[in-house]
Amino acid sequence: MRQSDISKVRSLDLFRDMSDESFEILIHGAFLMSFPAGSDLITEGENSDFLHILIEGSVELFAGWSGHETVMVTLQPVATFILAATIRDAPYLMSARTVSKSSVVLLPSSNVRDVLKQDGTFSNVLLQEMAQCYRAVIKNTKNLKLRSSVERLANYLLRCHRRAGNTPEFDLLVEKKKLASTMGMTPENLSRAIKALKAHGVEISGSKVHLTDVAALERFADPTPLIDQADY
Amino acid sequence: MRQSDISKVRSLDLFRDMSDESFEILIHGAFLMSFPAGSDLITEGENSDFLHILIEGSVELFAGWSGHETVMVTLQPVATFILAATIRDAPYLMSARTVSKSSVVLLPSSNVRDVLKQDGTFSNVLLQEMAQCYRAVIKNTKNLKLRSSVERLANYLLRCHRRAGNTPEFDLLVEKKKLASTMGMTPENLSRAIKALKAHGVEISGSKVHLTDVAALERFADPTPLIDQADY
DNA sequence: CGTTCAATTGATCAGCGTCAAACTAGGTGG
DNA sequence: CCACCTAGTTTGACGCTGATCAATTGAACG
Repeated sequence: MRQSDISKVRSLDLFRDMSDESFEILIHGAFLMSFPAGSDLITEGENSDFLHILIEGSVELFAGWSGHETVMVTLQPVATFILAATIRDAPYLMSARTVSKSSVVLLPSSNVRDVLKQDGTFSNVLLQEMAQCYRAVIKNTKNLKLRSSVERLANYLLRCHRRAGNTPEFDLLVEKKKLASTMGMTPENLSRAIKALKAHGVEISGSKVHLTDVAALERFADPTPLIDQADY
Repeated sequence: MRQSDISKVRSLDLFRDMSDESFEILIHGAFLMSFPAGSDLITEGENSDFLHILIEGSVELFAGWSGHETVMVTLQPVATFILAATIRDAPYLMSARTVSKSSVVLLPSSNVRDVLKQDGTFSNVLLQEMAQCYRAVIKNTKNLKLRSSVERLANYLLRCHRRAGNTPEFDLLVEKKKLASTMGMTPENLSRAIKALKAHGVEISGSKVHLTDVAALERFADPTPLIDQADY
């Protein structure tokens, strides 16, 4: 790894506060790799040799069973993935592939576990990260179990809206096929859900979203921070 | 808290390996409480004042939205709950109530956070715990998104079967209404799913389960450790 | 300009939820 | 100890949500 890349990693939230000594151990034998869109990074069931950190691009985590698969989440930089597998030295529960051209840092899992043994600060940083991931998955489960597909879409759009700075117009950053899978529906159904939301001030053509009546959409979607707010 | 109770807590996996000093901090101001069945312990959205540890009985975590609720998981001793909320000092994402008469230890959340700051070993223990919880939720999401309700039931029964020591006869330890909610279906649908599994060697009357053809059930259920194995 | 794949649309169907009613079991009080 | 009451469970009929299949349109890219 080049020195400039190492510095970049060093400055990430996860590693900023750790000692130089710990960081040395961590970074030894690490890679920075670039992948084109659609590259398989890991496959569920494999052993976790490396902790992955997405620096640039985007990566989707997905899982399969009995012939079909579902997108679990799509990550944007900066994000770790397979942290839990690394911590527990257990097989991956999800597969990962790049959605767009991406840069990923690979830290040997054993390095992570070595540093954990001797650096309580690092343990706490990862503990915070892990707890946040846990809460994200819980929110996702609530979303899946408590809402219909149209309601899920409505709330998803509101989240995008908010993340885009409350502008009424913004872009979908995932393709609809993937979006459908993420939200637990088929592409066809997503199309129909979009139509259904016209009645609540939603216009979508291509990846362009235009919310003509945010208040109406909110009335319909009934968002709650206990499901829809990322940092809560 | 009585000394005998304190010793009991001390001997739990989570606390066994920590220093006396750290444990002192942790246990100060802690409670051991008993609750009858059906007691509300916490409500989603509230702030996490106490880390809960289920010592005896059973507790269900559930969540609601827009008038309906769903059971997220049912805990058996010994289990922590609301660990993530405690760690992040954030509001509960789930509510909790006792399903049967239960004993629960309540550790002030601030104690937990204090000890984390100074005891790296404890951080690592909680990190392991947290990572395991995370993986459990991921498995649950895969179960929900990738399987039909009958398939979920089939795999659930196989898990019970295995946990009961591979005997062909065992008891359901949750009532069917709750079980249905946990698996993301209605009680009516669960009844029909049970019927559907007769063709695969499943007989259920009341809470008594009899698997007459485990091999057939496994052929149908197609279980995988990446969803169905607890410690994986 | 054609190829390819995503997105949409329509028709159909299966899974699952809803509603209502009958049945059962467990617990309570007489 | 029994009768009753309440709540869980089951069954049937029905309807809605969402999946599937097939065909078309649309858009991106070489």
